[in-house]
Amino acid sequence: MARRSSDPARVREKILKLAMEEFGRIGFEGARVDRIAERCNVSKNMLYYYFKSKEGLFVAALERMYEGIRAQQRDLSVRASDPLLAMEQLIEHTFVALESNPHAIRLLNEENKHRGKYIRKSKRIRDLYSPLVETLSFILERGCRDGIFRSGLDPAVVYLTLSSLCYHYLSNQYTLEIALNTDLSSVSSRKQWLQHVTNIVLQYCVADPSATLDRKPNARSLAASAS
Amino acid sequence: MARRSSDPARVREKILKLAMEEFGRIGFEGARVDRIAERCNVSKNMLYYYFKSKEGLFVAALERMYEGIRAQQRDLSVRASDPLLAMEQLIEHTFVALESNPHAIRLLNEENKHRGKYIRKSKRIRDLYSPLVETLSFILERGCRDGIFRSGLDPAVVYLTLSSLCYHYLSNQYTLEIALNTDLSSVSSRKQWLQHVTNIVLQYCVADPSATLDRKPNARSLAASAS
Amino acid sequence: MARRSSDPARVREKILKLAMEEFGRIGFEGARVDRIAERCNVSKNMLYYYFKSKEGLFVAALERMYEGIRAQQRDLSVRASDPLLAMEQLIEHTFVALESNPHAIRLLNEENKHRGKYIRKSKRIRDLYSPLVETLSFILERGCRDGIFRSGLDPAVVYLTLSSLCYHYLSNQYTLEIALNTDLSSVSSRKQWLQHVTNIVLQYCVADPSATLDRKPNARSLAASAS
Amino acid sequence: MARRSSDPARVREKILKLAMEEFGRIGFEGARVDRIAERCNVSKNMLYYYFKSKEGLFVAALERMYEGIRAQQRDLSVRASDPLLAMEQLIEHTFVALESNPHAIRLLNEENKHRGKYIRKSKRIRDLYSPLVETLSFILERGCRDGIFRSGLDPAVVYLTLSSLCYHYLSNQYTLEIALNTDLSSVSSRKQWLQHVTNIVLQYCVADPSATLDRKPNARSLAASAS
DNA sequence: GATGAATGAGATTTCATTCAT
DNA sequence: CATGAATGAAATCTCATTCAT
Repeated sequence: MARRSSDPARVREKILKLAMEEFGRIGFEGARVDRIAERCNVSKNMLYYYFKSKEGLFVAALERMYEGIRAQQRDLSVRASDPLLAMEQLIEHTFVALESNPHAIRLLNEENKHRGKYIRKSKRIRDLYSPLVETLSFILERGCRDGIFRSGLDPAVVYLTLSSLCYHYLSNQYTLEIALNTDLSSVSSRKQWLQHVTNIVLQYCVADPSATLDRKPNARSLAASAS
Repeated sequence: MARRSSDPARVREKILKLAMEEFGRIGFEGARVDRIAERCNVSKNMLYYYFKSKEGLFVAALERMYEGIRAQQRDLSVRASDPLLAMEQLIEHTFVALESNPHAIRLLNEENKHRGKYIRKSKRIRDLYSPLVETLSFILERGCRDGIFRSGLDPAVVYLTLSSLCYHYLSNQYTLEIALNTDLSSVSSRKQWLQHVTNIVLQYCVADPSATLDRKPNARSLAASAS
Repeated sequence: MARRSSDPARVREKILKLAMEEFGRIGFEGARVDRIAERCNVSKNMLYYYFKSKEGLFVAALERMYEGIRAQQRDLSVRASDPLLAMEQLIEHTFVALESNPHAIRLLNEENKHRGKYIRKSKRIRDLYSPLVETLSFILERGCRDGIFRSGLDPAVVYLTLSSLCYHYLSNQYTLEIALNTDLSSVSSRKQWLQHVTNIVLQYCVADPSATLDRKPNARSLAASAS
Repeated sequence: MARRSSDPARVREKILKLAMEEFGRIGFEGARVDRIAERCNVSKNMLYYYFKSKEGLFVAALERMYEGIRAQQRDLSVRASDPLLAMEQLIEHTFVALESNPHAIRLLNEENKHRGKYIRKSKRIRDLYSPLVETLSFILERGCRDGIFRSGLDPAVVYLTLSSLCYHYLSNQYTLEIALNTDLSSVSSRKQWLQHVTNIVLQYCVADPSATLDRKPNARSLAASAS
């Protein structure tokens, strides 16, 4: 006589998916518990039963989002033998992960808007970050040992650099498009930007900068590609 | 008597200032018209008298914020004779402007969350952008003519690069601090980051990269400086 | 416990009853959702829970009023064998229905003020009208076949005539009383007016007008009767 | 240095005109002082200066409307020698006056909604009614003396009859159109209805009803004329 | 686990009216 | 006469949350 077979785990997952969508689209304050419930075809009480409160649901959605992003990066064979290739792959994966999870960016912005209030409560999220930095450290060390990367590179600085370049382009797309009067959403624009980011980061990392500069043709003009 | 103290223009300005603060702090949806009114010592309906609606107030606050940022950059003598110096100043001004206007970042994020919905309506805002790109083009051209910068640099790409690096560090401070387990708010961290950004951008622009690489000691470790 | 006393259907009905009263008394614009809620001993948001909006409540109240009026006319055995009697009964029922449902008149005026905006949306209301015209057609046809009524009578014209005479007396009571310096609310005035309406309509319908004219003594003077 | 030549009387008149329009269109409660002021290109304070309050403005608009209607009926040569003709003209003028002043009907309904609250305060309005009844009495008396009308006719009853038939058709146009599934706004429908009203009233008044019945062809079908 | 009904606090917005000049 | 600015009360509507079953 159960409403449907719907096992709890599946329901939880569906709720989280739509909560991510809602919180990402319109932020914590703008999100409506009713709307999430309605879209899940679940009664509002269920949300409260599973997640205690709107805040609880938000934190759960945040965690779920992090897990998704990390899962996407985990099966990344960045520990490949070639540090240059590994770095290229790391950058590409970062860009693609953000690009394909638009809610992630909004949720992260939301968290920063709240000055990290929720993220700080969740050990789970903190734990999800460490493998990322570890991976980057590993790559840098190996690259250094191989004489390809400079010595003394700070993984934090490298991560900040690549992360800024990947994230900002996507997160501030709309205001940037107006500022630069260009289209940042086209496939070719994004491809060129990713190439540019890769060049910039590798140029920064390599011992002898001139080595990478010519590896690939540089992204000269986004505008040109858009036409 | 008594009531008379304040002229309308001043009241308008006070409302805008606090609206920027409120919208920036908690977003459009989270912002409360009541709160803004109360903090201005103005009755709620005055906000509606001046700005028609919450949305109208938001757009006005956005415009005001842009004006503020641009005003800060306008009295910037970037058209100095030395392109390298001009570029350094442009980067520094961008970073400092964002750093000293924390509402600006949140308002811009807010706009991007709404997919540029409001900004697109305001010709005023669009107009405020153009001088920025013009200035950058001017610097790049002069640098190219002087043989210091590469030829063929796209101002859009250069702007995207420096903007990403300045903005993201500040906008995502809280999640980055947790990811990297470091403090990004200290004066020295920020100084080092600004130096790093400058290096990265100049390295990208100069004809012969090796020229700039040694200009100043590189930011080796944020963590180290924080300790 | 305690709270539990009332089932939803009963609450809905109570709200509708008081909404009819409020909308009828003071019109759509003048009606206050708060007042309706308060009189129902129901919290304001329940009205929105049940009826979505003030407009939704208005339409529901309109429908409820129509149902009431029609229900009152349905158990009317106007299909009696005698067309004259049937017509008299129809007129009397129309007058009495309007007289005993003062909200009905105001609600109908309200609808006409809004140029039929709401009524047009409600199929339910449209459907409630047809039996009325059908009944009238039936009476006229039978009367015609019996040689009592003229042939070629348009039910619409007959309905318009009797409806005007019944409705206007009640709907414009206050301005008419001042115009004519008389009292239209007394039982005897109303009785005489109903008699007058009956005479007028039957006189119009019968084949040979002289037949009805003497059936009952005519209403000579409202003023006289009021004294 | 005066804003414009605009003499006070003209301004007052303009305000009243638009106030009638607004109060008529949407009722006392729905009318907005701001809207009236705006449409007059007059500051709100002027309304208060001239009319003291919204209520004062409403009463003034009512009075103005009555004056307009009466003015239209005054230059009516109903005192013509032929009572039948006079009565026909009176009916026609009543119908046309209501038809060409749609605000009048709504304002009258508004007054009745308020149970004559405002009208009772205005001696001016009361005075405007008497000539109408006097005129009707005069016509009836002369018609009686001439042997054309019955004796003992109560002017109040006759007025109620013709007024109901003229007013209701116009005032309840929208609900009637839906009830009867017909169009009451066409010129031909209205012409036929006026003819019908005239027939009904004259038939009621004449000593020997058969005398009028054949005067003019009767309105058989509104629907037929609409097609 | 699950639901429809209910709630209380509060959000945005409106409006007649008045004040100071 | 005339105005822009201001006000306070109140109107419609929303929302996170809980209760009773």
